[in-house]
Amino acid sequence: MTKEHDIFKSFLAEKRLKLTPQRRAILDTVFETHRHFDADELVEIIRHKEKRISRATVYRTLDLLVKAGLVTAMELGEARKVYEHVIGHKHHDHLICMKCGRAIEFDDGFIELLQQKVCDRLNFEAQTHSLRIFGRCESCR
Amino acid sequence: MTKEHDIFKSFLAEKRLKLTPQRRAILDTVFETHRHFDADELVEIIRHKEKRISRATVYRTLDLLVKAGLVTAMELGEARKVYEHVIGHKHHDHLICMKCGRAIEFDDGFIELLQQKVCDRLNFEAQTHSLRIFGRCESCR
DNA sequence: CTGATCCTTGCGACTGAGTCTCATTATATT
DNA sequence: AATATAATGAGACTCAGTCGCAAGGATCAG
Repeated sequence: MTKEHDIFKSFLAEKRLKLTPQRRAILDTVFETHRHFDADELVEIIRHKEKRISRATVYRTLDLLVKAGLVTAMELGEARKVYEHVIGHKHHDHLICMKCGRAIEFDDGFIELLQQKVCDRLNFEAQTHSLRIFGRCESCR
Repeated sequence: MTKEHDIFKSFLAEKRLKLTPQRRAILDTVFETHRHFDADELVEIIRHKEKRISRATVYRTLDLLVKAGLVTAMELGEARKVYEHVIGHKHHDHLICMKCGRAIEFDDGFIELLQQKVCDRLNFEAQTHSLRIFGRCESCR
């Protein structure tokens, strides 16, 4: 049993929700996929594997996974929300190329620290943040 | 003639576009409004003032104003994009309260500087950025 | 075992922000 | 003033995401 299974199971138990085959399939697929994906891509992946699944269930379960802290949701500039799993992927922010659409991950502890200082100064309790820098990537500039 | 009129006029002239009464009304209203607003709010404000205007024209003109650098568009967590005019409003980022929805503006030159350093390091040409910190504001925590 | 309760699913209808089409009208240019 | 080109409004359309609901499980009490 993987770590993410344990976490999801306790999360569900705590809320008196059930671990169904659909939810397990979604969890597994999310953790097998090591890149950004959107909800409908996830539907397609699961359908091509084996199982029938409805879009509604995928959307509902992604919400649960976000609430459980196993998945993060982002808007990378396109219309659709994209998701990625959290375990094994440290927090990061994005440089987004407005020409080719590429999203480059970066992580800067100092920026995070300064963000925390801003919050302290304004008596704001930070929970999450999203920092996106839009521009031109190396190959498009 | 205000500064924003001049800028918008030259922007339009350069692109061989025309300054119509509708565009003027939108520009004026945007610069009279000293808070965030969304496209449909803007439609309502203009309609309650005097003029007939269509949603399509407002959406189209807001895009132009953004391209002209007179207006910025943001997603503050809700479904709708919100806008604000730029002149007289320095760049800032937001703390967004997930309980009451309030958006608190802040500005930290040091964070901006570090962002620039990240971009330099990765050979990325930054054009704009969006930093949003989600959590609980002073009165909701 | 039986029934009551409650959660989940899939389907398709629905929502709502934003975009597009197109016939008509207005602006800028010569 | 004539011409060329752009803009407008109305409503149809798109598309991601949500919702309602009937049917299908689990789970628990007795």
